[in-house]
Amino acid sequence: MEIITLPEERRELILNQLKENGKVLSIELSKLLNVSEDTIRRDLRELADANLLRRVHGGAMPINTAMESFRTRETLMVDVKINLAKKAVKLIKDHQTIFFGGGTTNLEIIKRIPKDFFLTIITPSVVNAIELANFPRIKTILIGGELSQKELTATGAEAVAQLKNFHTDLFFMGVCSLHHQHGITSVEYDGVISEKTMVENAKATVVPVSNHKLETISANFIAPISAISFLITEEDVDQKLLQPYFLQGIKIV
Amino acid sequence: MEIITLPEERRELILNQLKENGKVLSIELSKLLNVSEDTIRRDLRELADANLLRRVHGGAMPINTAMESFRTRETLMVDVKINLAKKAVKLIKDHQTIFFGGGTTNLEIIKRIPKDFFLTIITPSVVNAIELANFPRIKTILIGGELSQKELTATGAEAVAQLKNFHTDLFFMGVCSLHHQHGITSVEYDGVISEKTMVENAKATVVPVSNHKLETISANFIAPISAISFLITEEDVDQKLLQPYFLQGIKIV
DNA sequence: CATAAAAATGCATAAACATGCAAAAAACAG
DNA sequence: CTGTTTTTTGCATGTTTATGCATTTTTATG
Repeated sequence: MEIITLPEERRELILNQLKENGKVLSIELSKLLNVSEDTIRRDLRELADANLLRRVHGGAMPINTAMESFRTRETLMVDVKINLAKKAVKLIKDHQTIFFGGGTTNLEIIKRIPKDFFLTIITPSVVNAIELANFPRIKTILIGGELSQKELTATGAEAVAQLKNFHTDLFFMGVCSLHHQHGITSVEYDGVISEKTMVENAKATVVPVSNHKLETISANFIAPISAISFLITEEDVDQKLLQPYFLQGIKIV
Repeated sequence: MEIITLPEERRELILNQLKENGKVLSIELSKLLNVSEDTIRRDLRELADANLLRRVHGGAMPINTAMESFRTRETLMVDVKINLAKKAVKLIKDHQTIFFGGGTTNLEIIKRIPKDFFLTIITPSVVNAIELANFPRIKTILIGGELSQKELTATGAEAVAQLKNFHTDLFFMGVCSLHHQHGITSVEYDGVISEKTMVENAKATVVPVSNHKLETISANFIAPISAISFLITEEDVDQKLLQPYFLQGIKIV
């Protein structure tokens, strides 16, 4: 652990931990930051007074802002998504240009981008955009269009037209179903054409997928399995299910 | 260590250190620059007064990032803004098409739109967009472009090009300075051209303005006073100041 | 209700800070 | 160049802040 000298720095790190993990424990922070639990508790008290977190017995939890409520709309699976995000973020290299689709997993990935990376990120998701505003070294291109109220993402012909102007190194696809025969499919109709466009215009497509989305099919076709470059899965995934993907040359993380 | 002779030179070096390391410690700077900690502290105080860094116990840290600064602005003058918003929202009629610029006052207006109105709203502000997602009867068109980290708004040529596609009934302008001679001006350079475009393409422009912004001038010209259709002011505004606006046929609320 | 963990409170200590002052350095006027 | 003024700097002083420890109170949980 890097040595923290400034109290303020420590408090910021607590907020980062909170953002990344969705919760913090006093005792763990104490060990992580090499200070007593009393100090941590005092920090938490201050941060709570400043309305930056919510104190709970044992640690602290995030405040429910409009945005956070979007994120925790499905509090289910949040741990899984965080783990997928931690793996996915490692595929990002400095100075790349990247598409980010919508979805909560992508938001978790963005939160974990190293603060010192210079990147250009193109996204139709307003939630992603707000998060990206915290990265001074990232240039964000917001894609416009008709707003999907459910996904908080720009959609429609206008969005597609704008996306076509960009060619990127990576595309992080939002949530979707995967099937070794029927390919990548999505529940949402809005945005499918946008996702197609991003697949076409990115050198590599990354798909983070939780176990229960593997080998399922949804209504709207996006792309064949072969379009995937990297598949991010959970640790305990059934290896047999992954065989067909592996055979098509997809890198599995 | 290179020998520093000019105090100003030393301050610049402090800022460089801050940029490089993300923090500076008084005691380390003292050793590095061969001056007493008192001198360093005086430097830090000056730099903080000039809004170039944030003093913390033990040293200094960079100024807050985007969302935080937006949040702190959100809490500034909140009562005034809410009152302006309450008046402004009455100008909205059912089934209109409306431009909304950035700024916290516009966010307050949006929150107060009657839930049963059918509207089409075009905005380059991601914060507005998120709020608008709560209105099932409002169709939101998000304007894309390069994201201004400070304003959380799409800017640049792309944003302007998209705005030109729309002609609306109303335009709610974001925060700006007003002067009866020098017209509407803004501190931010980003977004000025967007605002010009919206003024041109809206049948009516609404400007909510707090007392302390009346009869002030900022760097970037947006439009002459005559472009305003409705001026929303506080209750206790000096009526004499409003004379020139009134004489130009602007409706004052 | 009993027990253990977590939190609050009071206190002591050391570091960081503000303030006033005087010496040194720099800028300036004649 | 000389004397004056202003700025900069370091030091001594008292004050505030940060932190850990001991003690008491509260909370969680079986």
